[in-house]
Amino acid sequence: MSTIKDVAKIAEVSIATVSRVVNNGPKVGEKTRNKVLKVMADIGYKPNANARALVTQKNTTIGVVIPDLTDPFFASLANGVEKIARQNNMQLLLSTGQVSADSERRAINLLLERQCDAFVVHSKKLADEELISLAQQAPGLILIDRFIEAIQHRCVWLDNFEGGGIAARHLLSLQHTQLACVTSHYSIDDPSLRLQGFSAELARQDKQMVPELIVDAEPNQQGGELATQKLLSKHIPFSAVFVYNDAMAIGVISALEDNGFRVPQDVSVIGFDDVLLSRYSRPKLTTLHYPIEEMAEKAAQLALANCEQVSIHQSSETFKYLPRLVKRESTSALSL
Amino acid sequence: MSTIKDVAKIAEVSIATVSRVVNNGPKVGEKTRNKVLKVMADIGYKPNANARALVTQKNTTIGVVIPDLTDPFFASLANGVEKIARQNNMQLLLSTGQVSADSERRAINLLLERQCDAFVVHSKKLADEELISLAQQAPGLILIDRFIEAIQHRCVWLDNFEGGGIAARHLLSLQHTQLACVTSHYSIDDPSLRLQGFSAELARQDKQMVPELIVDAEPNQQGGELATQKLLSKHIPFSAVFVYNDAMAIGVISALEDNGFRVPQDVSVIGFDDVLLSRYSRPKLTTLHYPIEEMAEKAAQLALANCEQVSIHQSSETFKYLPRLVKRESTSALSL
DNA sequence: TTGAAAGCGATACCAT
DNA sequence: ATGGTATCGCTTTCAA
Repeated sequence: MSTIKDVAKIAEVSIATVSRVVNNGPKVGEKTRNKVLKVMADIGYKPNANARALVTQKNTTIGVVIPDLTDPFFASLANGVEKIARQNNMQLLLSTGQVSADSERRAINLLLERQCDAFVVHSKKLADEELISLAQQAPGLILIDRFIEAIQHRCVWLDNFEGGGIAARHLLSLQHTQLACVTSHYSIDDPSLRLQGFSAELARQDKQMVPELIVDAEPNQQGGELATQKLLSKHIPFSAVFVYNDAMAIGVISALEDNGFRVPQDVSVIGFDDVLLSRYSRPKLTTLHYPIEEMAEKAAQLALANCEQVSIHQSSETFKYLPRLVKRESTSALSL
Repeated sequence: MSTIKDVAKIAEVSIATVSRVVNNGPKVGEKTRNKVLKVMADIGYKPNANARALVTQKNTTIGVVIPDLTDPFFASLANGVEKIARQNNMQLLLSTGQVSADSERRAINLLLERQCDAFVVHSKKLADEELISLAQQAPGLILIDRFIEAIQHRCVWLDNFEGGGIAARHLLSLQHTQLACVTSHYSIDDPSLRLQGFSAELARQDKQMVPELIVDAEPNQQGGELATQKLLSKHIPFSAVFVYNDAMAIGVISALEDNGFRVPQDVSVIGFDDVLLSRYSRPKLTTLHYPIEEMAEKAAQLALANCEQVSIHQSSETFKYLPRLVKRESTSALSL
C-alpha cells in the first residue's frame, strides 16, 4: 500500500504539501493541488487511518458493546449507533460482550485501547462500581439500558416500572380482572421492575393479583409455552396475561391455542419490546414498544458530545425513555 | 490517557523494557517485570492500538460491509464474522453499505484506509469489474453471497439455483402438481436463480408451471400478502407455493388463511432462508435453510488466511454452499 | 505557497 | 537482562 511519501516523491513535492491537499488544507497552489490529486488517483493512495489517529489523537470510530448480534433487539441497538456513526463519517467498532462479566470487561478494554473515545455499552453483568470507575476514566462512555444513579447523566434507560404500569392500565381498561403474569427468571432487574410496576398499578386501582398466577421461565418462545402449561395446571381462571417479552408472548399464545383458548376472545395477551416478531405473529401482538433504536441514537450522540467538550460540563439532563403501548390484535375487551 | 513513557518514567526503566513486558517479551528480569506490571496497573495504562498497528503493520480488526443491521439475515452474517474475530482476539469494524453503489464503495474504502486487511463484503450494487479490481489490490477481501468467476476463490456463495431445485423436489414428492411461485422484484439475481432452478427441476420431471402462477412483489410480509391476492385473483387453482423468502411466506400464509384456505391442508407453502421468524410462525414454516452464519465464518477465516500468507498461493478451492430443506409444518402431502 | 522537522505511541534491532 | 534509537505514516508548527 502506497504512502504519503510515494505520492510526494512522484508528484515532486514535499509530504507536507501532500498532506495539505489530502486534508483540503488552506494554502495550496492550484496546479500543485491538481498534480498531487492526479498522482494520488494514479497510484491509488489511501491515507493510513492509524497514523492519522495517532497524531491527531482522535478516532473515527464509535464503539458498541452488546451481548450478541443475533438478537434483533441488540441488532437494532447497534443499528441506531451505526446511524449516528455514519452521519458523522465514523464507523462502528463492535464487540460482543456475551454473557459474562469478564468478556464485557474485555470488550470495553479493547475499545479503550483503540482510543475509541465514544462508545455505548450495554452491560448487565458488570457491577455498578466497576462501571462507575470506567465512566470516570472514559468521558465518552455511555451506558444504555441501565440506570446507575451516581452516573445518571451517562445513562440512557427505559422506565420498566412504568412499562408494567402501562400494561396494567391497558388490561384493566379492557375490564380484565383475572390477571396472570409470565416473567423471566434471567437478569433480575428488568423483569422484576416490570412486574412491580404492573402490581403497583393494580394496587392503585384497588385490584390485586393471585400470586399463583405469576410464573417464570426462560425468556424465549419455548419458555412462554412452558410457563403457560404451568399457569394452566393451576386451574385458576384468568382472562389476560402480561408477558415479559414478545418472544415469550408468542409462545404463550401458541400454548394457549393448543389448549383450546382463543386469543384474544378467551384470553388477552400483551407482550413487551415490540420486536419484528410481534408484527409477524398471528394474531399480531399487542405490546409495549421499546424505542431501542431511538435510545441508541441518543446514546451515540451523547457519547460523541461528551468527548468533544473536554469540559466536564456534566449536563444535568437525564435520559429516561418510556415504552409506548402498541395495540394490535392479541388483546381485546373482556366478553362476558 | 497514559503512555508507555509514563510507565517507563515511573518504573524507572526504558520504554523498551516496558514494551517487552506488555508483549510478554522473552528476556525480562522477574523483579523488573513485576515493578512495571504494578506501575501499569496503578496508572491504568493501556497500550495505544493505533500506534501499535502503525509499527507492526497489522490490524486487529476485521471488517464487514453489509446493507443493514436490522435485517436478521445480515445480523447473522455479521455475527458469524464477529465470532471468528473474537476467536482471533480481533474486533469487528462494521460499515453498512445501504443500497447504493456509492455507499458500498465508500464503506469499503473506509475499511481500506483503516488498514483493515481482512474483510468480508456483501455487495449487490457494485459492478463485477470494480469488485475484481478491489479484490486484486486487497488480498484479504472476501465476497459473500456473490459469485464472480474471475475471482471465484474469493467468493463464498450459496447455490440459489439448486435451492430452487430442492424446493421443487420437495413439493413434487408431496404429489403437488399445481404449483405457484411468489418471487421478488428486487435484486434480480437471487430470485431469478431460485426460480430457474425450480422450473428446471419441474422440467426434469416432465412437469411445468402455469406462467400466470408466477407473481412478484416486495420481499417482505406485505409483499407476500399482495402477491397472494394477485395469485388468487387469477382463479387458477394451485396447491403449493414456493416463496422467495420467509418474510414473504409468512405474508402468503396469512393472506391464504384470510381467504379461507388452510395451510398446509389446502395449500402448502415453502419459504427460503430459515430466519428466526420461520420458527415462530404458525404453522411453523417449511423452508430452505441458508447457512449464512456458517458461510460468514468461512469467509472470515478465508479473509484472515489470505492476509497471512503474502504468497498469492491462490488455493484452487471453491466455496459453494447448498441450502438445506427444513421440513416443518407449512407443507404436507396433497390430500385429494 | 511550499518545505523541513518535530512529534504522536509503540516496536524491534543493535548495543551494552 | 536492559537501554538507545530508528522507524511506522501522518499532521502541524515554524521558516523561508
